[in-house]
Amino acid sequence: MEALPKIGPKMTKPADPPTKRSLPKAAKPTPAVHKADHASRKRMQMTDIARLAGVSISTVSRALSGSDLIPETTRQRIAALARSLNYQVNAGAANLRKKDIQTVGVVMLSDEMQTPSDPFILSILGHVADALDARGMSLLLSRICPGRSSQMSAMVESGQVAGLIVIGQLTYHEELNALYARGIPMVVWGANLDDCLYPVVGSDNYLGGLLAGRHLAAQGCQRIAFVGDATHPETRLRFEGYRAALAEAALPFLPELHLPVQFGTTRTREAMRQWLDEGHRFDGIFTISDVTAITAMGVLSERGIKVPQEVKVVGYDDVAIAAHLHPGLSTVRQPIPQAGAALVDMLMQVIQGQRPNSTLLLTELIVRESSVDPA
Amino acid sequence: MEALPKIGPKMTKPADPPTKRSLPKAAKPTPAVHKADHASRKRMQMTDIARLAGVSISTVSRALSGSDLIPETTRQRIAALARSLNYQVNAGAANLRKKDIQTVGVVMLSDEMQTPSDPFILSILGHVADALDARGMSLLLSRICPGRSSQMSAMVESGQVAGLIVIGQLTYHEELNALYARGIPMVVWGANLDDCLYPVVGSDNYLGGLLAGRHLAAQGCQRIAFVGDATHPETRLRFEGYRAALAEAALPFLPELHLPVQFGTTRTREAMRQWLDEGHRFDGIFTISDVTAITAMGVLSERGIKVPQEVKVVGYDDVAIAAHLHPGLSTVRQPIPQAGAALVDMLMQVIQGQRPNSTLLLTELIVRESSVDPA
DNA sequence: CACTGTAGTGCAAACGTTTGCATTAATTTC
DNA sequence: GAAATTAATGCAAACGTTTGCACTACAGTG
Repeated sequence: MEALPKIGPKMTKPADPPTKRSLPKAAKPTPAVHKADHASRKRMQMTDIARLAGVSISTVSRALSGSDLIPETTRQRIAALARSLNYQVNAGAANLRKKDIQTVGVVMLSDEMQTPSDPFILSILGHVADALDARGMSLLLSRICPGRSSQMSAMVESGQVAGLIVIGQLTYHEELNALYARGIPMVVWGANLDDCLYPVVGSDNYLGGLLAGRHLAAQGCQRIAFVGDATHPETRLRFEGYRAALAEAALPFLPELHLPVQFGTTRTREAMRQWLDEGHRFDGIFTISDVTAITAMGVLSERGIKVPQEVKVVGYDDVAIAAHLHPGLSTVRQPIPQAGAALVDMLMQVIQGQRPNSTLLLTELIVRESSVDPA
Repeated sequence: MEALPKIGPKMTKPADPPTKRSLPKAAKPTPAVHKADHASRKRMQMTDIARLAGVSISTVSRALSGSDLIPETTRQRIAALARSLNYQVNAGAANLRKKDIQTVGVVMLSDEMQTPSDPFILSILGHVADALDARGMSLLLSRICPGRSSQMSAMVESGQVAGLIVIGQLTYHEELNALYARGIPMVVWGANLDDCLYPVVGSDNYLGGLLAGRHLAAQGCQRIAFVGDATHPETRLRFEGYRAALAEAALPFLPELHLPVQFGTTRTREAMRQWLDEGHRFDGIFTISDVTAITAMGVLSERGIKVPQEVKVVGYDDVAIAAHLHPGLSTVRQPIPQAGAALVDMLMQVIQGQRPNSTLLLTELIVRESSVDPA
């Protein structure tokens, strides 16, 4: 434990480090330039730049926004000055005047109080962020709990965001329809229901279920279980695809092989264990998500049931780790980067008053070891 | 494939659904109230409410902000009116006038171009979102690539956010120090370096590494490998803890058992395979993260190496799935919910001009099956 | 009854930009 | 060399709020 190098493990610092004081909440500190006062420091504004550049504020505004009314040389000069002073035009004031809001709201709907932790959901978020970034737009993130759906419209109505990207349709369909009808520009990740007013992007859930089911049947599975709650629009379609595949293969649907466990790993695990205790016979599992599949495989392994030799498993999503497990998880891929891009593209259209068609993303089965007999 | 129920898998809609038209980008549509036009609809504003309520705009403003200058009855009346018209005060205009910004920026730093996909990082984000939510604040999310760190200060200087929560210190230490010195209010998730000006919250990485190493040694491991790049501040401390543990147990540090693989599952996997091909002998592995551990366990399993019988594994983070694998992954827990809360709390302090001490979160070893011999 | 409070209310000046229009200076054109 | 054009610039009015201050009316006080 000796030999601690430059970096030390103890963090709580002696009350007052070399850097100057900062009284609990005292009066304005003297404007010492480099002394990091983080409270109300008077911010630079356009007037200051104008004065320093010896021009009017209009000229500064135009120069910084790249208007060609301003000759290149002055434009450069002003830009340089602004940069050297770390000046940034006040975003609020700017879009109070010109009316285009460069921010969109991303809303993560959730069933339960707990924050969503499914890596799939979170990686959609990441790609939405990138797609927005590429357009120079910002992302206002908001988690919304059941019942508080008015928070969604509030974001738009208060002029904070130009529109909404909603992730996780779940049981909110009616509310979303109502919001869209009220003129809230939005796009939803989910399934395209029949009476959907709002545009949707999602994978072809029915096809996904179908592909998974067909594949398991083709591998010789006779008793294929379905693990996961099938009441939400997306998962319901997956379930229906699965049943269609059973029908195609002339396999009966066995209700006792449908394990309608909610999202959430802990419950999945308990439910799986209990279900196994009940002694059902099965030789294939199609799960609602990769996380569920991983949990399921964990329980199987716990019980000494071999994947894929005794039971073949197919998940849904193709999250990053799916490929790196052993056995590698076969799964239905939802193309996440495209999802992000499509959501953003379509929202822009909606904001411009168009009415884009819903998008069905390429949905393909990725076959890995978890679902095929070893050679 | 027949028997499609209410919900149909085909999504692309006939060009013009029952809902009224919406020309590509035509002139202002007539203000048909319920017809969902998502382009420039004239937004309700305070003047309107004032007129409808027969009072002045000042009164409306005060009523809606709950000033006690306005008697309860009128306040109620105005609030009801506003609600029934879906009116929300324009956030931009409001905080142009009063100066408190109710938004904080969350910056996810990344080494590579690709979006961060580590579930641990993303779940910190989730909990930060919750903590902000609890204070009624909004979260502006931004991914920042190497070299574009001026985007960070821009968020503050343009008045979009009151401060920054930076996730992923990585190699940005100097830049972060510079920003903080320049007066940008911020808090960082990471390790507390010696010359850290900015406040940090993070786990006790040194202790974490120490606990993991001690544990493996106590399980009888003689040759304990360290998998993961140890050049970033956090991981470096973990590495040092691990080495300290080796020293304590009088085990030699074997450089060939240090596998400095970068974050990113694909590379981890390849590196692990190649490393195994080199035929090193080892009986324990401590990895830099759970994702790395999972990948490593996948490769071990691929090669028929049994965990924990032949090799014991300890990860870092305690992500949600860690508990649900089989064998369950032993790991050093970083308490994510507390992390979110601490980051937010401390940022508020910084914004108010205080200088909070860095926070070291409770860091504990969670022992599961991957690191102990079965009974 | 005049006088001071006080409870409601409204006027108008911020807040920091953008931008239509007017102005000036410099250049071209006949 | 004057008129007409063009290139730069600046003035001032928005944008939708909040809030200090002034105002009214009405109650309480001596």
